[in-house]
Amino acid sequence: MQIGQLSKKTGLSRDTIRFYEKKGLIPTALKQNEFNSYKNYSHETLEKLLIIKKMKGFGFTLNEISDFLGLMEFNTASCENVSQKMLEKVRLIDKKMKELNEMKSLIIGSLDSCAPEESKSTSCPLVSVNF
Amino acid sequence: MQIGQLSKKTGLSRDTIRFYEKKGLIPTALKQNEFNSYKNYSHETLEKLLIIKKMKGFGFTLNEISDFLGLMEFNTASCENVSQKMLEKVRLIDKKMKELNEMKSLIIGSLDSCAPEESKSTSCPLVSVNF
DNA sequence: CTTGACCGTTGACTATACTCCACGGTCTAT
DNA sequence: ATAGACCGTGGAGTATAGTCAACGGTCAAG
Repeated sequence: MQIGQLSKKTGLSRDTIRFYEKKGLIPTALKQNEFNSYKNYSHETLEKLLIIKKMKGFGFTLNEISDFLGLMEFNTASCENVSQKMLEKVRLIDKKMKELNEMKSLIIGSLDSCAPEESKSTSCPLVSVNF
Repeated sequence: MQIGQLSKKTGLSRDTIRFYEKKGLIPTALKQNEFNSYKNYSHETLEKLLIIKKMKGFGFTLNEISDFLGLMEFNTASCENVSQKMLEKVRLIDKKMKELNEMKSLIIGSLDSCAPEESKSTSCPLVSVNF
């Protein structure tokens, strides 16, 4: 099928599909016929794009999704391998949440040197330098 | 003082300081004298850079830090205003953590359709398309 | 005078995930 | 024949937060 149909079936723009093609996430399609240079995308490419959308919905980056597609390509997309990558992402998310929590704690802890109820002064200790 | 000294006192590279100057986080310094075009940074600029470092340590972006510096510039850096912006960042962090939690839940929920213990198949339902 | 370090400026580059534009070609309905 | 939509390609742009290189000038110690 042509890129316009692919776009309709996947909900991705033509430019996005071309971008993914360029990035190697989907195979470069072959020319449709000798009269023009239109590409003919396969049903397998359609399936890959739907998987890409699904994984993006889970929060995976395109590089991470590329790893999944690599598993499929080498016939190693077993539930064991796939779940392992999923759990790896969960660990990354956990790590990010921990970092955010630490940030939050630092900010809330820093508010100890604040006195919001006092009348307005123009020099909160948080934005002044203590020597 | 010259940019080299500023760099030493703040721990920021010369390029970083010039980058902040260009972004308007610190004022453009005046020429030191008529014999060269070296800049002369003020002690106030040193203080601003230390505050920038402090806020970056809390996880604020340069745009958010610019807001703090704006408060100082307009003499409105009261504890009320500053703590308000700090708490605003805490809310952003909370929102991000919620999004990450949802991502995590989606991923873990999706593992329901996985059967990692089964013998290796090459087609985990998570990376195949259900029509 | 020479050398090494300093200074200033401008532009390019890094990664991410697209989006848009310009240009030229093709297709199809009217 | 024409117009509007489609197609392909290459390049530029978006924001973030710097980092690096190239080029030319200045400073100070030896």
